[in-house]
Amino acid sequence: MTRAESLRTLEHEVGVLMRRVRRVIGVRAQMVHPNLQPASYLILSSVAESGPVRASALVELFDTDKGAISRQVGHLLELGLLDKEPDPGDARAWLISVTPQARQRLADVVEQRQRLLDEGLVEWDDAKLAAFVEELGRYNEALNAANDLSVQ
Amino acid sequence: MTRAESLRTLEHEVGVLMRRVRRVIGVRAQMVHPNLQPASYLILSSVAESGPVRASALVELFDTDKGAISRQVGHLLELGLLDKEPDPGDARAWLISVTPQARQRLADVVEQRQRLLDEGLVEWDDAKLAAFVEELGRYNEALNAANDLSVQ
DNA sequence: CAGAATGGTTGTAGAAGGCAACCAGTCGGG
DNA sequence: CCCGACTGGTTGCCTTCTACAACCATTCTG
Repeated sequence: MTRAESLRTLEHEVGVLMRRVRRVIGVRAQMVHPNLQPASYLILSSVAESGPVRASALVELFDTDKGAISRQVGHLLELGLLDKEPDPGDARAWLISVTPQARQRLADVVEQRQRLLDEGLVEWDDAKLAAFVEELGRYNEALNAANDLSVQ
Repeated sequence: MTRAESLRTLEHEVGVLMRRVRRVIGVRAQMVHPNLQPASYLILSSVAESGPVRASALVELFDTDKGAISRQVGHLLELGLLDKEPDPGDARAWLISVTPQARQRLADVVEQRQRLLDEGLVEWDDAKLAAFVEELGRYNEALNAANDLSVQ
Protein backbone atom coordinates (compact mmCIF):
# COMPACT_ATOMS: atom_id res chain seq x y z
CA MET A 1 0.00 0.00 0.00
CA THR A 2 1.29 3.46 -0.82
CA ARG A 3 1.16 6.15 1.80
CA ALA A 4 -1.75 7.89 0.08
CA GLU A 5 -3.67 4.62 -0.03
CA SER A 6 -2.98 4.06 3.64
CA LEU A 7 -4.32 7.48 4.48
CA ARG A 8 -7.48 6.85 2.48
CA THR A 9 -8.03 3.45 4.05
CA LEU A 10 -7.45 5.05 7.41
CA GLU A 11 -10.34 7.39 6.75
CA HIS A 12 -12.62 4.58 5.85
CA GLU A 13 -11.68 2.48 8.86
CA VAL A 14 -12.25 5.43 11.12
CA GLY A 15 -15.69 5.94 9.60
CA VAL A 16 -16.70 2.36 10.20
CA LEU A 17 -15.19 2.49 13.66
CA MET A 18 -17.34 5.45 14.59
CA ARG A 19 -20.61 3.87 13.58
CA ARG A 20 -19.70 0.60 15.22
CA VAL A 21 -18.52 2.14 18.46
CA ARG A 22 -21.71 4.13 18.69
CA ARG A 23 -23.72 0.93 18.67
CA VAL A 24 -21.42 -0.94 21.04
CA ILE A 25 -21.52 1.90 23.52
CA GLY A 26 -25.28 2.00 23.23
CA VAL A 27 -25.59 -1.65 24.21
CA ARG A 28 -23.16 -1.21 27.05
CA ALA A 29 -24.95 1.83 28.38
CA GLN A 30 -28.19 -0.11 28.55
CA MET A 31 -26.49 -2.80 30.56
CA VAL A 32 -25.50 -0.25 33.18
CA HIS A 33 -28.96 1.32 33.32
CA PRO A 34 -31.90 0.85 30.96
CA ASN A 35 -32.34 4.60 30.49
CA LEU A 36 -28.69 5.51 30.24
CA GLN A 37 -27.87 7.40 27.05
CA PRO A 38 -24.80 6.30 25.07
CA ALA A 39 -22.88 9.55 25.28
CA SER A 40 -23.45 9.77 29.00
CA TYR A 41 -21.97 6.34 29.46
CA LEU A 42 -18.59 7.66 28.40
CA ILE A 43 -18.81 10.47 30.92
CA LEU A 44 -19.80 8.09 33.67
CA SER A 45 -16.98 5.74 32.86
CA SER A 46 -14.50 8.57 32.95
CA VAL A 47 -15.70 9.96 36.27
CA ALA A 48 -15.55 6.49 37.77
CA GLU A 49 -11.85 6.41 36.96
CA SER A 50 -10.79 9.95 37.67
CA GLY A 51 -12.51 10.31 41.01
CA PRO A 52 -14.34 13.58 41.81
CA VAL A 53 -13.88 16.06 38.98
CA ARG A 54 -15.26 19.39 37.90
CA ALA A 55 -17.44 19.61 34.83
CA SER A 56 -14.92 21.89 33.18
CA ALA A 57 -12.31 19.14 33.47
CA LEU A 58 -14.64 16.85 31.54
CA VAL A 59 -15.13 19.50 28.89
CA GLU A 60 -11.39 19.61 28.42
CA LEU A 61 -10.95 15.85 28.56
CA PHE A 62 -13.64 15.11 26.02
CA ASP A 63 -12.86 18.11 23.92
CA THR A 64 -16.51 18.96 23.52
CA ASP A 65 -19.10 21.62 24.26
CA LYS A 66 -19.73 22.56 27.90
CA GLY A 67 -23.47 22.65 27.26
CA ALA A 68 -23.35 19.04 26.18
CA ILE A 69 -21.43 18.03 29.31
CA SER A 70 -23.85 19.92 31.52
CA ARG A 71 -26.81 18.09 30.05
CA GLN A 72 -25.19 14.69 30.22
CA VAL A 73 -24.17 15.19 33.83
CA GLY A 74 -27.72 16.29 34.56
CA HIS A 75 -29.00 13.13 32.97
CA LEU A 76 -26.69 11.00 35.10
CA LEU A 77 -27.72 12.82 38.26
CA GLU A 78 -31.36 12.08 37.51
CA LEU A 79 -30.60 8.41 37.11
CA GLY A 80 -28.81 8.38 40.44
CA LEU A 81 -25.52 7.35 38.89
CA LEU A 82 -23.62 10.53 39.72
CA ASP A 83 -23.40 12.77 42.77
CA LYS A 84 -22.67 16.48 42.80
CA GLU A 85 -21.31 18.50 45.71
CA PRO A 86 -20.09 22.09 45.88
CA ASP A 87 -16.40 22.48 45.21
CA PRO A 88 -14.96 23.76 48.51
CA GLY A 89 -12.31 25.71 46.62
CA ASP A 90 -14.60 27.56 44.19
CA ALA A 91 -18.24 28.41 44.80
CA ARG A 92 -19.00 28.44 41.08
CA ALA A 93 -17.94 24.87 40.57
CA TRP A 94 -19.18 21.43 41.54
CA LEU A 95 -17.37 18.21 42.23
CA ILE A 96 -18.85 15.25 40.45
CA SER A 97 -18.41 11.65 41.53
CA VAL A 98 -20.05 8.28 40.88
CA THR A 99 -22.47 6.77 43.37
CA PRO A 100 -21.52 3.42 44.92
CA GLN A 101 -24.34 1.79 43.01
CA ALA A 102 -23.04 3.11 39.70
CA ARG A 103 -19.53 1.99 40.52
CA GLN A 104 -20.69 -1.56 41.06
CA ARG A 105 -22.82 -1.80 37.94
CA LEU A 106 -20.11 -0.21 35.88
CA ALA A 107 -17.48 -2.60 37.16
CA ASP A 108 -19.57 -5.60 36.15
CA VAL A 109 -20.27 -4.32 32.68
CA VAL A 110 -16.77 -3.09 31.97
CA GLU A 111 -15.32 -6.38 33.08
CA GLN A 112 -17.66 -8.40 30.90
CA ARG A 113 -17.32 -6.21 27.83
CA GLN A 114 -13.58 -5.96 28.09
CA ARG A 115 -13.34 -9.70 28.34
CA LEU A 116 -15.22 -9.99 25.05
CA LEU A 117 -13.04 -7.41 23.36
CA ASP A 118 -9.99 -9.05 24.81
CA GLU A 119 -11.00 -12.31 23.20
CA GLY A 120 -11.05 -10.61 19.84
CA LEU A 121 -7.56 -9.34 20.42
CA VAL A 122 -5.94 -12.45 21.88
CA GLU A 123 -3.26 -12.49 19.26
CA TRP A 124 -2.01 -9.13 20.50
CA ASP A 125 0.18 -9.49 23.54
CA ASP A 126 0.16 -6.81 26.23
CA ALA A 127 3.02 -4.83 24.76
CA LYS A 128 1.47 -4.76 21.31
CA LEU A 129 -1.87 -3.66 22.69
CA ALA A 130 -0.21 -0.87 24.68
CA ALA A 131 1.69 0.20 21.57
CA PHE A 132 -1.51 0.31 19.54
CA VAL A 133 -3.21 2.47 22.11
CA GLU A 134 -0.26 4.80 22.13
CA GLU A 135 -0.32 5.05 18.35
CA LEU A 136 -4.00 5.80 18.37
CA GLY A 137 -3.29 8.67 20.73
CA ARG A 138 -0.58 9.88 18.40
CA TYR A 139 -3.03 9.79 15.52
CA ASN A 140 -5.50 11.76 17.57
CA GLU A 141 -2.94 14.47 18.11
CA ALA A 142 -2.03 14.62 14.44
CA LEU A 143 -5.70 14.96 13.63
CA ASN A 144 -6.03 17.83 16.02
CA ALA A 145 -2.94 19.61 14.79
CA ALA A 146 -4.07 19.30 11.18
CA ASN A 147 -7.44 20.72 12.04
CA ASP A 148 -6.03 23.65 13.98
CA LEU A 149 -3.78 24.48 11.07
CA SER A 150 -6.55 24.57 8.54
CA VAL A 151 -9.04 26.35 10.77
CA GLN A 152 -6.55 28.70 12.39
CA MET B 1 0.52 -0.27 31.50
CA THR B 2 -1.37 -3.42 32.36
CA ARG B 3 -3.64 -4.96 29.79
CA ALA B 4 -6.74 -3.76 31.60
CA GLU B 5 -5.37 -0.24 31.71
CA SER B 6 -4.62 -0.38 28.01
CA LEU B 7 -8.16 -1.46 27.26
CA ARG B 8 -9.55 1.40 29.34
CA THR B 9 -7.28 3.95 27.72
CA LEU B 10 -8.27 2.54 24.37
CA GLU B 11 -11.87 3.35 25.14
CA HIS B 12 -11.03 6.86 26.07
CA GLU B 13 -8.90 7.47 22.99
CA VAL B 14 -11.65 6.14 20.79
CA GLY B 15 -14.11 8.51 22.41
CA VAL B 16 -11.91 11.51 21.77
CA LEU B 17 -11.23 10.28 18.27
CA MET B 18 -14.91 10.18 17.46
CA ARG B 19 -15.64 13.71 18.57
CA ARG B 20 -12.56 15.03 16.86
CA VAL B 21 -13.14 13.23 13.58
CA ARG B 22 -16.69 14.53 13.49
CA ARG B 23 -15.38 18.06 13.56
CA VAL B 24 -12.57 17.45 11.09
CA ILE B 25 -14.97 15.87 8.64
CA GLY B 26 -17.32 18.78 9.07
CA VAL B 27 -14.64 21.26 8.10
CA ARG B 28 -13.61 19.15 5.16
CA ALA B 29 -17.16 18.78 3.93
CA GLN B 30 -17.56 22.55 3.88
CA MET B 31 -14.45 22.86 1.78
CA VAL B 32 -15.98 20.62 -0.87
CA HIS B 33 -19.29 22.45 -0.85
CA PRO B 34 -20.59 25.02 1.65
CA ASN B 35 -23.83 23.12 2.18
CA LEU B 36 -22.37 19.64 2.28
CA GLN B 37 -23.27 17.75 5.45
CA PRO B 38 -20.49 15.88 7.26
CA ALA B 39 -21.95 12.41 7.00
CA SER B 40 -22.62 12.87 3.31
CA TYR B 41 -19.01 13.75 2.76
CA LEU B 42 -18.01 10.22 3.70
CA ILE B 43 -20.51 8.80 1.23
CA LEU B 44 -19.28 11.08 -1.50
CA SER B 45 -15.69 10.18 -0.85
CA SER B 46 -16.49 6.51 -1.00
CA VAL B 47 -18.45 6.73 -4.23
CA ALA B 48 -15.62 8.71 -5.79
CA GLU B 49 -13.30 5.78 -5.14
CA SER B 50 -15.56 2.83 -5.84
CA GLY B 51 -17.03 4.10 -9.09
CA PRO B 52 -20.75 3.62 -9.77
CA VAL B 53 -22.40 1.70 -6.95
CA ARG B 54 -25.86 0.83 -5.76
CA ALA B 55 -27.23 2.37 -2.60
CA SER B 56 -27.53 -1.05 -1.05
CA ALA B 57 -23.79 -1.52 -1.46
CA LEU B 58 -23.24 1.65 0.52
CA VAL B 59 -25.56 0.42 3.23
CA GLU B 60 -23.41 -2.66 3.56
CA LEU B 61 -20.12 -0.78 3.35
CA PHE B 62 -21.02 1.76 5.98
CA ASP B 63 -22.89 -0.71 8.12
CA THR B 64 -25.74 1.70 8.64
CA ASP B 65 -29.45 2.23 7.99
CA LYS B 66 -30.74 2.28 4.43
CA GLY B 67 -32.96 5.23 5.23
CA ALA B 68 -29.94 7.24 6.27
CA ILE B 69 -28.11 6.38 3.06
CA SER B 70 -31.14 7.27 0.98
CA ARG B 71 -31.35 10.71 2.55
CA GLN B 72 -27.66 11.40 2.26
CA VAL B 73 -27.58 10.38 -1.37
CA GLY B 74 -30.59 12.62 -1.95
CA HIS B 75 -28.74 15.47 -0.34
CA LEU B 76 -25.73 14.92 -2.59
CA LEU B 77 -27.92 14.76 -5.69
CA GLU B 78 -29.45 18.11 -4.81
CA LEU B 79 -26.03 19.65 -4.46
CA GLY B 80 -25.06 18.32 -7.88
CA LEU B 81 -22.25 16.24 -6.47
CA LEU B 82 -23.71 12.85 -7.36
CA ASP B 83 -25.48 11.44 -10.39
CA LYS B 84 -28.05 8.65 -10.42
CA GLU B 85 -28.97 6.43 -13.33
CA PRO B 86 -31.14 3.33 -13.52
CA ASP B 87 -29.28 0.09 -12.99
CA PRO B 88 -29.60 -1.76 -16.33
CA GLY B 89 -29.59 -5.08 -14.51
CA ASP B 90 -32.37 -4.35 -12.01
CA ALA B 91 -35.17 -1.85 -12.47
CA ARG B 92 -35.53 -1.35 -8.72
CA ALA B 93 -31.99 -0.16 -8.27
CA TRP B 94 -29.93 2.88 -9.22
CA LEU B 95 -26.30 3.34 -10.02
CA ILE B 96 -24.72 6.24 -8.22
CA SER B 97 -21.60 8.05 -9.36
CA VAL B 98 -19.82 11.34 -8.70
CA THR B 99 -20.14 14.26 -11.09
CA PRO B 100 -16.91 15.51 -12.71
CA GLN B 101 -17.23 18.72 -10.73
CA ALA B 102 -17.41 16.81 -7.44
CA ARG B 103 -14.44 14.69 -8.43
CA GLN B 104 -12.31 17.76 -8.95
CA ARG B 105 -13.28 19.54 -5.75
CA LEU B 106 -12.86 16.35 -3.78
CA ALA B 107 -9.41 15.73 -5.18
CA ASP B 108 -8.25 19.19 -4.13
CA VAL B 109 -9.60 18.89 -0.62
CA VAL B 110 -8.42 15.35 -0.02
CA GLU B 111 -4.96 16.25 -1.20
CA GLN B 112 -4.72 19.28 1.03
CA ARG B 113 -6.16 17.61 4.10
CA GLN B 114 -4.08 14.51 3.75
CA ARG B 115 -1.00 16.65 3.44
CA LEU B 116 -1.83 18.24 6.78
CA LEU B 117 -2.47 14.92 8.45
CA ASP B 118 0.66 13.57 6.86
CA GLU B 119 2.66 16.34 8.47
CA GLY B 120 1.38 15.32 11.86
CA LEU B 121 2.53 11.79 11.19
CA VAL B 122 5.92 12.45 9.63
CA GLU B 123 7.67 10.32 12.19
CA TRP B 124 5.76 7.30 10.97
CA ASP B 125 7.28 5.85 7.82
CA ASP B 126 5.09 4.24 5.19
CA ALA B 127 5.34 0.76 6.62
CA LYS B 128 4.43 1.89 10.10
CA LEU B 129 1.45 3.83 8.83
CA ALA B 130 0.23 0.84 6.85
CA ALA B 131 0.69 -1.36 9.93
CA PHE B 132 -1.33 1.04 12.04
CA VAL B 133 -4.16 1.10 9.55
CA GLU B 134 -4.17 -2.65 9.48
CA GLU B 135 -4.27 -2.84 13.27
CA LEU B 136 -7.14 -0.41 13.36
CA GLY B 137 -9.02 -2.70 11.02
CA ARG B 138 -8.25 -5.62 13.30
CA TYR B 139 -9.60 -3.68 16.23
CA ASN B 140 -12.72 -2.91 14.27
CA GLU B 141 -13.31 -6.59 13.72
CA ALA B 142 -12.74 -7.46 17.35
CA LEU B 143 -15.26 -4.80 18.27
CA ASN B 144 -17.80 -6.26 15.95
CA ALA B 145 -17.28 -9.81 17.09
CA ALA B 146 -17.61 -8.78 20.74
CA ASN B 147 -20.83 -6.98 19.99
CA ASP B 148 -22.35 -9.85 18.07
CA LEU B 149 -21.53 -12.20 20.92
CA SER B 150 -23.23 -10.10 23.55
CA VAL B 151 -26.24 -9.11 21.48
CA GLN B 152 -26.88 -12.43 19.76
C1' DC C 1 -13.46 48.25 43.00
C1' DA C 2 -14.53 47.78 38.00
C1' DG C 3 -13.99 44.88 34.18
C1' DA C 4 -12.43 40.57 32.33
C1' DA C 5 -12.38 35.81 32.69
C1' DT C 6 -14.21 31.31 34.37
C1' DG C 7 -17.77 27.61 35.75
C1' DG C 8 -22.26 26.18 34.67
C1' DT C 9 -27.08 26.27 32.91
C1' DT C 10 -30.41 26.75 29.47
C1' DG C 11 -32.68 27.62 24.82
C1' DT C 12 -32.53 26.83 20.09
C1' DA C 13 -31.33 24.78 15.91
C1' DG C 14 -29.34 21.30 12.81
C1' DA C 15 -27.19 16.82 11.92
C1' DA C 16 -27.66 12.04 12.23
C1' DG C 17 -29.36 7.35 12.87
C1' DG C 18 -32.92 3.68 14.10
C1' DC C 19 -37.35 1.95 13.17
C1' DA C 20 -41.37 1.07 10.65
C1' DA C 21 -44.53 1.53 6.89
C1' DC C 22 -44.73 1.66 2.29
C1' DC C 23 -44.17 1.09 -3.07
C1' DA C 24 -42.12 -1.11 -7.04
C1' DG C 25 -39.72 -4.66 -8.99
C1' DT C 26 -37.74 -9.57 -8.81
C1' DC C 27 -37.67 -14.42 -8.07
C1' DG C 28 -38.98 -19.20 -6.86
C1' DG C 29 -42.43 -22.92 -6.20
C1' DG C 30 -46.78 -24.69 -7.21
C1' DC D 1 -48.37 -18.28 -15.26
C1' DC D 2 -49.07 -16.32 -10.94
C1' DC D 3 -49.00 -15.75 -6.03
C1' DG D 4 -46.29 -14.91 -2.10
C1' DA D 5 -41.74 -13.92 -0.21
C1' DC D 6 -37.95 -11.04 -0.75
C1' DT D 7 -35.09 -7.01 -2.15
C1' DG D 8 -34.01 -2.00 -3.35
C1' DG D 9 -35.35 2.46 -2.10
C1' DT D 10 -38.14 6.30 -0.18
C1' DT D 11 -40.37 8.63 3.41
C1' DG D 12 -42.22 9.95 8.09
C1' DC D 13 -41.48 9.98 12.88
C1' DC D 14 -38.76 9.98 16.97
C1' DT D 15 -34.58 10.25 19.83
C1' DT D 16 -29.83 11.37 20.58
C1' DC D 17 -26.28 14.48 20.21
C1' DT D 18 -23.61 18.61 19.40
C1' DA D 19 -22.59 23.49 18.30
C1' DC D 20 -23.62 28.23 19.26
C1' DA D 21 -25.10 31.85 22.01
C1' DA D 22 -27.12 34.23 25.81
C1' DC D 23 -27.13 34.34 30.48
C1' DC D 24 -26.04 34.28 35.78
C1' DA D 25 -22.87 33.82 39.62
C1' DT D 26 -18.36 33.85 41.15
C1' DT D 27 -13.48 34.72 40.93
C1' DC D 28 -9.39 36.97 39.43
C1' DT D 29 -6.63 41.04 38.05
C1' DG D 30 -4.99 45.63 37.33
